[in-house]
Amino acid sequence: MSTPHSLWETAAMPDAPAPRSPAVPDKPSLDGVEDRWAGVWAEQGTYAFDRTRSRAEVYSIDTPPPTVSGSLHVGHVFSYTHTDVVARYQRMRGREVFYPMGWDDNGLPTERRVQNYYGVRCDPSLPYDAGLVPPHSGEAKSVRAADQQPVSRRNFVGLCARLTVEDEKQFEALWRRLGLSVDWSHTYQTIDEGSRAVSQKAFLRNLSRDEAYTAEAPGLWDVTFQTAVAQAELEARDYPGHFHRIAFHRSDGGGPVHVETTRPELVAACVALVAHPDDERYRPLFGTTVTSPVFGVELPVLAHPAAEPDKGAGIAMCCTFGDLTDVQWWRELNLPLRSVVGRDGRLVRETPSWLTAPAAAQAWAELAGKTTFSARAAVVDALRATGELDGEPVATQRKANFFEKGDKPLEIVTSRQWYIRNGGRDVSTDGPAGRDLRGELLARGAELAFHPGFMHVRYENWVNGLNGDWLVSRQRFFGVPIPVWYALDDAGEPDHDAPLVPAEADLPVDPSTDVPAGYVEDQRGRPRGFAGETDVMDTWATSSLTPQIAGGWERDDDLFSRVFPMDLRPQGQDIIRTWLFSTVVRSHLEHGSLPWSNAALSGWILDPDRKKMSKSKGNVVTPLRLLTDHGSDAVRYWAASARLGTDAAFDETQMKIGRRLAIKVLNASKFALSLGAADADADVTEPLDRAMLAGLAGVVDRATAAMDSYEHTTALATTETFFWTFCDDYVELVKDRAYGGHGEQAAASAHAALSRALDTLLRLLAPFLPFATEEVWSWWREGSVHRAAWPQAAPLRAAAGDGDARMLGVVGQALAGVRRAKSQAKVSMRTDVPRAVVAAPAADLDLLRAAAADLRGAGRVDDLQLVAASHELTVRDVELAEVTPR
RNA sequence: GGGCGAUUGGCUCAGUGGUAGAGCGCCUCGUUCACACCGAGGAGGUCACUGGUUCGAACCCAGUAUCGCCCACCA
Repeated sequence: MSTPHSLWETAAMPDAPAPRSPAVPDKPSLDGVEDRWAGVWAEQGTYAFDRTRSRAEVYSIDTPPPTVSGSLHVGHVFSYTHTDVVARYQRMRGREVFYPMGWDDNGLPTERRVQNYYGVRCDPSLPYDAGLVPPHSGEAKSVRAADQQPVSRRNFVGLCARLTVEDEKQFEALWRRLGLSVDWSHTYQTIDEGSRAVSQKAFLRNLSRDEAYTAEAPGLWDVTFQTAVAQAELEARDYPGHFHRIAFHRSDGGGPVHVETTRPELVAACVALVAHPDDERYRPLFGTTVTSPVFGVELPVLAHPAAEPDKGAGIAMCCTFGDLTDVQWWRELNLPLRSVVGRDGRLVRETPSWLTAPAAAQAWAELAGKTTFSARAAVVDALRATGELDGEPVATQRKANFFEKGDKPLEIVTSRQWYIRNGGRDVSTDGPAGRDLRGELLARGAELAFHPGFMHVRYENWVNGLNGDWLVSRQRFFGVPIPVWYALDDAGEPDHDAPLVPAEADLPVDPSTDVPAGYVEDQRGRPRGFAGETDVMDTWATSSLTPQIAGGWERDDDLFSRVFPMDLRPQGQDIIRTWLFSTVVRSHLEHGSLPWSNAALSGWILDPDRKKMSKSKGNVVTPLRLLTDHGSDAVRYWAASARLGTDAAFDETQMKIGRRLAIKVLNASKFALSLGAADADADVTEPLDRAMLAGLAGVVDRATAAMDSYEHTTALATTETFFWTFCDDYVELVKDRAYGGHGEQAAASAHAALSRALDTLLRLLAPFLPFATEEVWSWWREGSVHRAAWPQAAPLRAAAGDGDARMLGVVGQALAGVRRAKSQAKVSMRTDVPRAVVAAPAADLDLLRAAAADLRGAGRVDDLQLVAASHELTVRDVELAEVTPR
């Protein structure tokens, strides 16, 4: 028997020093770790926010509130994991992490769900009914509007709370299982009383500073939801249409003027023809008039530079309103307003006053009350009948603006709306004299650290492309009411210029049921009385205040001063133009600062076929199923493997790798502890041990730098790579020695090194694999690894002394060479090697010599010969012992 | 039309000036001795293309192509 083999035998000797904590299980397992540790963390308040800490000690996170009326999908798990990794890292760095959770139950998705679930609809004109029993209760696909029972807004909000509380429980359970280190005592709902108060208070502050105002103007309108829509909610979609070439008639008796239009139903709304001032074809017509086909209305032909000669016929109908260019012409050319499309998307029933010719009135009778779609066909028939349609309509694919949640193209209608200034209007006309709000907001964007940095460009693109102030009023019933009333004059007309506002102490209010100061309910709607504003605010008008809502603005000044401005806003890249931007606007206006210093943008989850993960697929692959199948650490590993801002493939094999890593952490830790890691405070004296710790110190440096730059993938990859080397090479190399085969002091050195390495690796991995690391931590350490300090390189370097970090790699290479020889000879790795030769450059030879005993032990090499070579390290002449037949 | 990002082995991705990397998959072998939810070893790539800068380019510059996304585009 060779010496190495007898060394091996030594390891198994009963009196070998193998101190094992009784807490280490014989067969470590991930089964049940999620429930067990989530329970312990909740019980011990591991993630409770200590609100006595100063702002400088706090790291605060403006968590995105998920929409509770939907279901959580894989994308949520992905991006929320990114945030949690940051939270856990900052906590270990010693920051007190403020990590609240909100639920978004304000807005259309919840409104629809409450309607269908309870069979009700919100009617703010109704009084509150304390004893309301909804018609039914349970999931329903949809309940016809006629079958919905109208209820007061307060009742509706109450039902919303009742419904969403169940969703919130499920969401919370999922988040706990995923291991989010949220402080669950800090939660909010975007429609709850506190949020409504914050939302209204911020609005009133805007109003008092002339940052919010009301105005009557043409704007985009959704005919399905019958509400105005903001620029940020637009979506351009392909929409099939036809070019119609139609004839206008010159008043001077000249030939027809042909115009191409995709919206012939708006001929009656036409107020002028417009061509480019330099367009030779139409220059002679400028200043003359034409009459419209079918309706015979006399219209001017005008010049405007926004007309594009190469579009259509080069001369356009300006209608009030077909598109935003029409609005521009209407404004700049001082044209009359001739609206024909009502708020319901149908042509008005009354014959418009400008259609004076009897034939025109007759033609209108065919159109009155029709949808724009049907009216189009009717107008085309009329044009065909009068011979004013030139040729047949030609199919075209055009782009039309849609409300992102709507399915009909938006119309432009004139209405009174509320706006908050966001720099979207011309500087010269924008608010308080001379204020360059757009410039200020661009400066805020430059001040904000975007992760990844290129996301900043999207912010700039958006701000530079704004074409109007932020429209915040919505003609909906569910939402946070705009908190104003209007005094009515003798004729019962409201005074919109001097709205009546509530006292801040009375917030939240509902103007449809509450009464302004100095009035009584009897005066509602009466001359010299008052009228409550019926509009509600855009959901973003509330969501843009999540830092204030979560941080206790004006409710808990002490808390607010410790968390605001916050450190981090994590969110999706798709809502930079909405959530991120609007939050910056509100904070800039109210606080004169950014709402947070960092914005972390997560990417999309893509199907294997590289398409954005669809809702339907998201429902098939439920987060819970993933957590059940693979374990939370494994799913987190997959999520954490994707960089911020980068789309990631939905890839369950990546989760399997994560699971393997988590299991390896358990097994390797158990083994390291059995080798003596648990009871070691000796000096690290052996060269290989010192080398390993020197390498680990470098890992700590790199991982820390990466985490500080919000590059968690680099930190994970660096740690993971080292961890596998630690397991596969280092632990194998020191096994014999740790068991005592090379003497007591050599063993003690191994124990100390194993102890420090394990301790450090668990900390480095804790943000990514919170369950496996906590499990191991509990075997031999006090408290939670998640409240332990992030490792530092300096103590490791001190322990490593003169250790050369390259040594582990070089020795590992030699060990791999011996393994390769065994593998190629198709023999067991435990085959004894009477003799082997390692040829290496002089520098490597020194390293090999210092660790020769460890290498011989791990390779089971008896006679290890080290010879000089000029090039890379090679292992040759490996003699293999006879394999003893079993 | 403007902009941003991507393009590296079959797959998923690292790698930002100095001899092409990892994991998965694949192939071979091993394993009652921490780990079969395992281990060891191996094969596999002219780094999308074209030009330029440089002693040297996956990396820097210019351009092209393809893919994804954002914005604009309703006559």
